[in-house]
Amino acid sequence: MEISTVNVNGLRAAARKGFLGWLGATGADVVCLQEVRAVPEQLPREAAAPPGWHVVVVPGEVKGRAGVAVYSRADPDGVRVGFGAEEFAGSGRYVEVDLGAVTVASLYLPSGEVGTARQEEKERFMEAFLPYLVRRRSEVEAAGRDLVVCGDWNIAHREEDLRNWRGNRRSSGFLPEERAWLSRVFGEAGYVDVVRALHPDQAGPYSWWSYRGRAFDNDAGWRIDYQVATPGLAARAASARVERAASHGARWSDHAPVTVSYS
Amino acid sequence: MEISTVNVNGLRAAARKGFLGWLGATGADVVCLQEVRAVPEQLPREAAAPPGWHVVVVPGEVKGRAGVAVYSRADPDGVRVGFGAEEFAGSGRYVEVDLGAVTVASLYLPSGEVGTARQEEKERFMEAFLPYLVRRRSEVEAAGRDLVVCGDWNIAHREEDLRNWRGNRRSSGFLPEERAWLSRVFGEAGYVDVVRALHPDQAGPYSWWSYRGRAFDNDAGWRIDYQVATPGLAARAASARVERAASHGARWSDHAPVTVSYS
DNA sequence: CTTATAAGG
DNA sequence: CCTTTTAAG
Repeated sequence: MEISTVNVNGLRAAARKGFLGWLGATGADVVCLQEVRAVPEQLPREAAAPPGWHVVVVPGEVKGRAGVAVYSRADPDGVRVGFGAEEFAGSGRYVEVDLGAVTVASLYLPSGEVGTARQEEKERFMEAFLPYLVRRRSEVEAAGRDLVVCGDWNIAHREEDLRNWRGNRRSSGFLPEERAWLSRVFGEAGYVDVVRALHPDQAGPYSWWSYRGRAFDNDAGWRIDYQVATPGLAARAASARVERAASHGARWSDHAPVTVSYS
Repeated sequence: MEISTVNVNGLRAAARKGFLGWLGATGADVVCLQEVRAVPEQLPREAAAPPGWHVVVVPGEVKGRAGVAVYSRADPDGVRVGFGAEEFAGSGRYVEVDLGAVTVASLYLPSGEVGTARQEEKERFMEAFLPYLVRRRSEVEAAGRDLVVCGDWNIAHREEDLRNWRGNRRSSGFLPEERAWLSRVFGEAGYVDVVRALHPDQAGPYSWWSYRGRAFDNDAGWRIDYQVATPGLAARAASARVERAASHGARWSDHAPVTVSYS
């Protein structure tokens, strides 16, 4: 089973610019999207109901913001929206889809800005989400199942995860408390950073490059999109890649798809 | 002397899309613009100070709205902003530039919408502008000079001036009272519709096509951009054309330049 | 720099 | 259907 995750930065714009071509060509069985930024009715038919795919779209309540989705070739056995936190119930930031013995989640963790209310919102999300992850792992493992939380976590974990880590030590997305929080996800919560586990020593592979300046051409990126799996599924990860080439020429998002093959 | 007038529908967007190429290639001596929708500081240098041109930009007070400009190869002898009406003093809708014995004005008459305050504003503008035109013709002719008011008048005069005149008899831009007002400009005020005078029998030539549907491809346009001249200058008009081809391929505005050669 | 938005056209 | 704006990212 192959799973891809990509923040499309507006599915309507991405669909116009090349996402649909990528979707048509991908060999993935499941595709998680973040920042759909549309309700299903606003999407072109080829994005809302592409032939051969089952589509779950969870828009945010605020028009044109957030929104997650899961495209799967198989018909989901179950779908759950949100993770129980009242504040984020309608925010379009989390959905779980059951596909056989694996639950695939699409997560769009809030992006923050130091010194602003948006950073506080990001922290509240993190605070509520970690205990959920802990509880959820117990549940899925007790049921003999696996969980992979795919998405834009908006945090680079280690120095290898962003090109300019020195210059970003006070930037939201690489703050010590954010990195420590991710360490708890990969530590006490018991999840595995699948791409890093397969590529322990490499810089990146980055999954996001700012549209400003020449960040993409210089590969001055951040690895903030993850597949975060329970250990049983993580052990089945055979290969992983960031589809940076999907962004070459006709770049259709500031993120690139993060794709993992599970045996 | 050749004069062009064109509503650029946002000079920043037009500059990105091909206006600068057109400006570099034109043989015109004077170019009047409407809907600049920017203050000079927001313009790229090639638009704010193109080599070989003197530029007068009159932005509107409301950010991103209206704004007229006159580009001339000769250095203007004088510049006057507005036409004396208090209400429209800072609206970025009228400027006169003296160039030798000819005064060239760039006009952006408000666009209206039937049944709304915007239609009332358009009517107030028309009511104040006609007496100004009458007085101004006396002044310039007494001084042995000429005046041509170039711009987007937002009114089609006669049935020949828009493709779908039957369907637009209740639309702002072709209302009986608007058409009658233009008849007064060309009648009692003593001005000449230069393009119509040179092409008395032809449909159009249209100068504006909606971006909606296939209006441009079907030439379903309106002739709402005029060169309205005092009779002395009008008599010197040798040829006129709408540069519809300037919009082919890389269309950089929903209007096309209206260009007249004066001997 | 790009995506949304809203109002204007 | 395009421009602008403002907010968000």
